[in-house]
Amino acid sequence: MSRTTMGAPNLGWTDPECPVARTLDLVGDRWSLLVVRDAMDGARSFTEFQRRTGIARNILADRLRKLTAHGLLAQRAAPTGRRQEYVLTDAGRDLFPVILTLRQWGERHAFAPGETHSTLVDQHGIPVPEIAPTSADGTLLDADTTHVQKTR
Amino acid sequence: MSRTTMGAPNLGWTDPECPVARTLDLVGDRWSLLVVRDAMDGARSFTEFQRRTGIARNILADRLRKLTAHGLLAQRAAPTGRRQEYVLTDAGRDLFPVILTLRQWGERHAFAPGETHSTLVDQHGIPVPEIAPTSADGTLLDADTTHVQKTR
DNA sequence: CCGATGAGTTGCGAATTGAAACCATTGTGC
DNA sequence: GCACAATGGTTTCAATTCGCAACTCATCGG
Repeated sequence: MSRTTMGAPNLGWTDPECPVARTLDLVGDRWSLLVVRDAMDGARSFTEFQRRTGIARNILADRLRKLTAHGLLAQRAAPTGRRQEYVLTDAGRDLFPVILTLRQWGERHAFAPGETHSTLVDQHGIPVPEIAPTSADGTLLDADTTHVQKTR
Repeated sequence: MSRTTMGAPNLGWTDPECPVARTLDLVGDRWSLLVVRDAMDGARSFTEFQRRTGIARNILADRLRKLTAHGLLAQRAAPTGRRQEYVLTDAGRDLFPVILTLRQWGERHAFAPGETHSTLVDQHGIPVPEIAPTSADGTLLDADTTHVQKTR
């Protein structure tokens, strides 16, 4: 036993119908998405995650365990040396749009007008355009023009 | 004074350069985004938020206070009666892409193959298409084809 | 005026965090 | 081959935060 009884999200209890709630059950805490962000940005080792995020080591160990358990991260032998390293799985990499929209919201609303911040750019160094949700026919969508359809 | 000393996110300290971190400082806890989700889905009153999310009342009071303080929600007099109600500000509504990508990730990865879940549809009842980040020239982008450019 | 709601607040025990110290393995320079 | 540093965690313990239930104040509906 002795899994250290340390849990992040309570895990499995919020409105089980809603995909948003399900996702937040997995990554809806202060750190998980920052870990994923750093993994996308090249972090692989425990120490590297710790250094980049500044998260407490015990919490980091717990989050890495959890993200791995839920299939967002995987551990594999590092190419060089025989230490283990953490890499994003397909599901983990698929959080890219989530991180991107969080980033873009932050750029729009969490910085003072002239304040500088890092930017996301593509291979050519060109800034990534802002994401705009559209319907099948191409019109812009927002909270007012959409609604949740309960499964029946 | 006595602001009840109840805080959600520690507020203001993670890598202040990164927009993702800034955003998560505001809404990166277990509940804030669910409150926003419900606000987008029509919730306006304390009780309604409480009923939909199942969140503890003291925590809800704290989150509403915080979201309001940070300008994601605003309180205004309800059209009927003279009770107050909470409504999303422009910044709050602008979290739509975040909620949407969380939802779409959940639909792809947090449900067993045949399992049912609610769906987001537009005015015509047509399901909202999946968001795909693209670069300026239209190619698909992901974690491998983009990188953060540090501000210098 | 009376009971029912709505909107929070308060008190508390339980669970989660964070900081720092500690430890067992590799790695490494010499 | 060895002393020494770095890695990857674990343990401990105090400080926060959470969740629950009970309680308070309006206001509402008759």
